[in-house]
Amino acid sequence: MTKTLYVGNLPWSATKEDLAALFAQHAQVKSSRIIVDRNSGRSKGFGFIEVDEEDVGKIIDIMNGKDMGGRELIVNEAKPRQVGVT
DNA sequence: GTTGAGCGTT
Repeated sequence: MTKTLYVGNLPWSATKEDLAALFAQHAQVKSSRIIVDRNSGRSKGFGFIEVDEEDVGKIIDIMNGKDMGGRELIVNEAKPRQVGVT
């Protein structure tokens, strides 16, 4: 099972590969996704990443507040994207 | 060629 993580405070130059590489060092990264402005194509400065459920708790503890390009990363569990329709 | 709070495109 995988869980989605919210990653914020990213540098403008950060890519999904950068997140995947950083997170893959301490967790099993299933996939990563940087949120880029769909109107301009520029990075919004944050993204999401999917890691193994057993690594979610520790990857947050490790990567949250970590320095990336001079900025402090923000790692947290992401909100569900499509839920609530019952 | 810029910018900086927050939760994602189908």
